[in-house]
Amino acid sequence: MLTIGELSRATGVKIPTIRYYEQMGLMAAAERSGGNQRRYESQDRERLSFIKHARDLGFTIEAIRELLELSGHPNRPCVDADQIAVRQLEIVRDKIAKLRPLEKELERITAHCHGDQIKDCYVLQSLANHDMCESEH
Amino acid sequence: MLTIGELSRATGVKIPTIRYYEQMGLMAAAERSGGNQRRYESQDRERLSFIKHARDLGFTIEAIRELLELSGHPNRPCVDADQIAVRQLEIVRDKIAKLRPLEKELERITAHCHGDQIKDCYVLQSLANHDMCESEH
DNA sequence: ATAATACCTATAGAAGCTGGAGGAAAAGAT
DNA sequence: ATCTTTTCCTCCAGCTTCTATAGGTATTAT
Ligand SMILES: [Zn+2]
Ligand SMILES: [Zn+2]
Ligand SMILES: [Zn+2]
Ligand SMILES: [Zn+2]
Repeated sequence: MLTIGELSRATGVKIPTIRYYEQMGLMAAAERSGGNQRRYESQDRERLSFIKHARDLGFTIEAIRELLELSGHPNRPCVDADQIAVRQLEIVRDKIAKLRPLEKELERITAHCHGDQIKDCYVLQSLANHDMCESEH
Repeated sequence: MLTIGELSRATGVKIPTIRYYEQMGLMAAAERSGGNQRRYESQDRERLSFIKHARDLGFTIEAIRELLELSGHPNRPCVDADQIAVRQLEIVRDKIAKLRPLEKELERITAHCHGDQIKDCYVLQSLANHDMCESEH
């Protein structure tokens, strides 16, 4: 039996976050000690580790909820789980694809200013004028 | 004189967002018509375009507030503005650097599952086991 | 004059936590 | 057994940047 603090140290998930996951229904309501404190078992630790790992990979709470639901049906086909992962890969690729043009524009903007007076600042002029940009964004 | 709807169409910023920027102090409180409706002039449109462009490049409201403040002092050196842009470039690069390992892991995870039963699903096993990952994240 | 459109304020919700207040329980020291 | 410290409890507010109602008023077009 683990206290919430021990579970927190074991998984790297902060205590208020564990309570939040319980409130969101990702973690079942924990058993309680006589004095109303949460007590966990190793299955809880595994479930929370799964959640943390999925969160670290950027899955939303909703996606994780579905993945956990699917885990409970060992004999069903896994296409739904696979599809959620594919979708997450697309989301990550999409974020990168949106950040790269920003990186390019910011490189241009920061590289061109000679650090003179505000009224001649290339940074401020670029922000005022999207026409100076090389890409849409 | 522009109504808030016209300003919205001219800049691509939604009406509630314009009101929100006023509340946050990014836009000055607009003049009002006899019937208490906001009226804008072309300087307001330029300021809002600046804000939108900076937001599109990922600058935070706080950073934009500072950039706008600096714009008001044409004869001062622009190093502070330049520094804010450099910082933003770092933030964008940092985000990309954090997303790339996620992309790699998700590529591996999605490529390896044969779509059989849940109990053998490589996606779910990978999420349960960070040891299967090739990178930290 | 009437109808349609655009505007107003105030408030809540989204996503995923994080931190604080005020108080109770558990654990270690004496 | 008592004292002190640490850990835990619940409830609630705040972060960030909007976005979307709801209920009501102003402006414009016919
Ligand atoms: Zn400059
Ligand atoms: Zn641009
Ligand atoms: Zn699978
Ligand atoms: Zn991993």
